[in-house]
Amino acid sequence: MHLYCFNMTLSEEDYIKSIYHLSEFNSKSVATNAIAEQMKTKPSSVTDMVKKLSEKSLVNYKKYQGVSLSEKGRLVALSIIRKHRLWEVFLVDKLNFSWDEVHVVAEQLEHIKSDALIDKLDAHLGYPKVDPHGDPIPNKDGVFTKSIKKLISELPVGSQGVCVGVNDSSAAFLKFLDKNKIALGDTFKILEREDFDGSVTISTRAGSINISKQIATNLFLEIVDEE
Amino acid sequence: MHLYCFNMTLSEEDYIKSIYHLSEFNSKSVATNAIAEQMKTKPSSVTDMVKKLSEKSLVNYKKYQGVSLSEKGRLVALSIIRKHRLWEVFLVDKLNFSWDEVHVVAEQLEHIKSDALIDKLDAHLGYPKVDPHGDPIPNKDGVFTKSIKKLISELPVGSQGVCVGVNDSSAAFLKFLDKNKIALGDTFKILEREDFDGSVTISTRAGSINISKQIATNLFLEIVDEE
DNA sequence: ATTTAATTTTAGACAAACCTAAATAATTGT
DNA sequence: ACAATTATTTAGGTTTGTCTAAAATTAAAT
Ligand SMILES: [Mn+2]
Ligand SMILES: [Mn+2]
Ligand SMILES: [Mn+2]
Ligand SMILES: [Mn+2]
Repeated sequence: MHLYCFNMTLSEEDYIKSIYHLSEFNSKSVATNAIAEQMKTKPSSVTDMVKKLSEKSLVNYKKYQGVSLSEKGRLVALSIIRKHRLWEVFLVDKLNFSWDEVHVVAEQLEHIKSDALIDKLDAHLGYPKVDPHGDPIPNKDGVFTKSIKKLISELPVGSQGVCVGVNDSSAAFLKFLDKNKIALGDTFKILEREDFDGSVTISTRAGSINISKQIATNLFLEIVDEE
Repeated sequence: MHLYCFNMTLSEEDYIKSIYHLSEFNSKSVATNAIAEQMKTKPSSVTDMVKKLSEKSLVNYKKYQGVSLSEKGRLVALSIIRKHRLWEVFLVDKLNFSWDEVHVVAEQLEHIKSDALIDKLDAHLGYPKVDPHGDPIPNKDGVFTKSIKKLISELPVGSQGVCVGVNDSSAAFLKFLDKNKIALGDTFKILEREDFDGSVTISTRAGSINISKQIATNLFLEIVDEE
């Protein structure tokens, strides 16, 4: 697989990644305009590139019918995503970046071409399974455990996951999270839910705390499916 | 200074770095052909690029008169070299690469654009002063201490010193050194020089070995004792 | 079922970075 | 000094990835 990646340009890699993300959840073919919007380019440019990727058997493409990744293309996408997420872990864990600063830098680092580098980085980081945003990191062969992002209010008691985002990004809410030692990347377990007010007891590293229904409807957990 | 770096292409950065290295020791203007050879491109391509760099005030250029870096260009070069060498330290110290493997990877990493990244990397590495090949790492402002090192080929018989750097950082050369158990930090003494081929016999911890003139012109010693 | 609107593709052009071949300037040898 | 050699630049062309404007196709509305 790595053989195919080596003669890919930065632009080709970005298109492949874009197509992957656009078809990540709805597995239909992706529209030209959708790619153009994501890539911040024009539909005509997308058509040109898609033809080229089709030529290289990285995508399935028929005029006016949209585009989808081939198996080869999917593996290329996953190898780029692997690199992106490993670099994000590095930036947060080793260089003390905060979770919201790493994406733009990782967008550059993901294009560095060296299998040895990525293998050694993976080892250096202790073979992490998820990135700082709770997204799963594919292994060398593109295999990863699918994860689902859900609000705490929507999850059953017993669920466990990594806190990956907020619905309400107001300063007041973020301050509340800080005060209760809740940070993105923390792992929580839902211990109990009160029927009468919808409040939820969750376990954190610091201990267990009770959060109101309003809080529970504003915190996303990334559930790591272990099977 | 960093302001100017941001709209530079990868290719422009490589040319600037190339011109810097070609005028590092002989501070005269650099020839078009010399750049072409270093960049593995054609003289006509160099002329095109040099015009563009001149337009951007990164080099001083007059037709047929060669080219030299402007102060602005010199600072750009040093910021790239800083990044290159910091990444090399990272690869060796943190990821356990060997010193002969890091150059090619650093050639890619040096182009990543993020001041925060390089500052945090510098801190993470403990503000190293030299890279794995003994070359000095410029600080944020392009200041660095020029080391007082000499090539074995330029030293008289009887000289003794610590191996602190290489002139040729090609993987082939560094591999040769490894094979002969020559590493940075080792102490050598120059025992004998053959007039007819310029080869030199040096004593190492492992014993005494004879190195060719070509090797002798590529190994730097920091002199301890000169007789 | 047509007409209208939105989407997608084609045609033609442009900038960046490279090339070959030819012209021009600088250097060298005698 | 002047011819020969070498170095450098110009002219014209290619590839990659982008663009605008116009044509073709598909989808939506009446
Ligand atoms: Mn990201
Ligand atoms: Mn991420
Ligand atoms: Mn190097
Ligand atoms: Mn180095």
